[in-house]
Amino acid sequence: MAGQPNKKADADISPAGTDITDAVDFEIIELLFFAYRDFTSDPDVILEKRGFGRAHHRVLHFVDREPGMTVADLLDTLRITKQSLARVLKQLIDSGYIHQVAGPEDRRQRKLYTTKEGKTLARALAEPQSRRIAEALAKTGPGARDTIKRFLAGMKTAEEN
Amino acid sequence: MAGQPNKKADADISPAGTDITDAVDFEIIELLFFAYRDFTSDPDVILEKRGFGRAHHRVLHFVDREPGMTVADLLDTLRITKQSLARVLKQLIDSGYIHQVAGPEDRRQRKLYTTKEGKTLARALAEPQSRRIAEALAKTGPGARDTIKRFLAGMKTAEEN
DNA sequence: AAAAATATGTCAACATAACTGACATATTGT
DNA sequence: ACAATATGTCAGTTATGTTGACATATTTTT
Repeated sequence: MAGQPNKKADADISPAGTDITDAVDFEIIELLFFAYRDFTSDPDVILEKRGFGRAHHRVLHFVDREPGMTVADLLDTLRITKQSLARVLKQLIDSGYIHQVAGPEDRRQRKLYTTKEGKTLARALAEPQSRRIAEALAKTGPGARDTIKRFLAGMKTAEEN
Repeated sequence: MAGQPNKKADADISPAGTDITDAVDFEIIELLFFAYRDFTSDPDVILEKRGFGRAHHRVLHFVDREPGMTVADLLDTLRITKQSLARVLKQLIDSGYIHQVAGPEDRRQRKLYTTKEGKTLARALAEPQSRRIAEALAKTGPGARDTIKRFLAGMKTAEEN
């Protein structure tokens, strides 16, 4: 567990011109794993009470964040298949957390909105995650938020469009 | 420093003493989702060729990083059940990527090590992830790495021990 | 108007990776 | 001897993803 610039050092020391661009960043890879593991486990207690899983959480979150988004939008955001989405979306609709409205211009579309209950649940799920983030940012120091935002945005694969 | 106190501002503006500690950080929550979604998809191509999944990747990664760790250590790290681990671990052992050695002091233990092939695979899987991190850090600016490290460490639930 | 394309929904079968519960074996500690 | 521990394994279940095929309504193109 002792902090170490060992990996970089190893690469520099490597005999002759063996490997120069070596130095794999295992440290951040691992920190990301732990951070995300614990971050996603926060809402599990609340979800379980309602018989939902993380898939439901993700759908509810994005519909809540972008009211009126279509099924196609959601598929593109979550990167799952229509059939995978259908199951959890149907459950959320049947449970009264999300409702659909036919698109005003294109009536083939189903625009998605959270109901009042949906908004409440989305908020409740986000709360412990938000608290965790706030605490981590506070411990990191002032100005951290902007750096984190830029880093995380940079980790996302750029969209082609 | 000059981030955006928008959400905080909204909360401050809220009528009467409605919500003060409100301000849920949807923005970072979402950025984390996209960052992790794309980060974990990097090694998928390599894994698929060998008939492995992300579960195998995680096991291989940690055994490679901490040679000699026991099954119990691994269970604690991954936060999955013994039966879940057994399946993927067995496959990695049978495929010759990981080997076991009875503990020298406590012979009930199975100390885990990556084989030569295991090390090679672990490195190959980490490489695209490491590259993504390096690019994101470069875009974020100098000094970002330390801030990111501290933030991610702060996101992890503290261990009791 | 007819044909093609698009957005969504749905059926069926299957894969992966998690879960619970129970029990077996070898080894260590009391 | 007995209890506790570390690991392995059997059997069944659940959550969430997959592919492929096809139906329906609607919009766009020809």
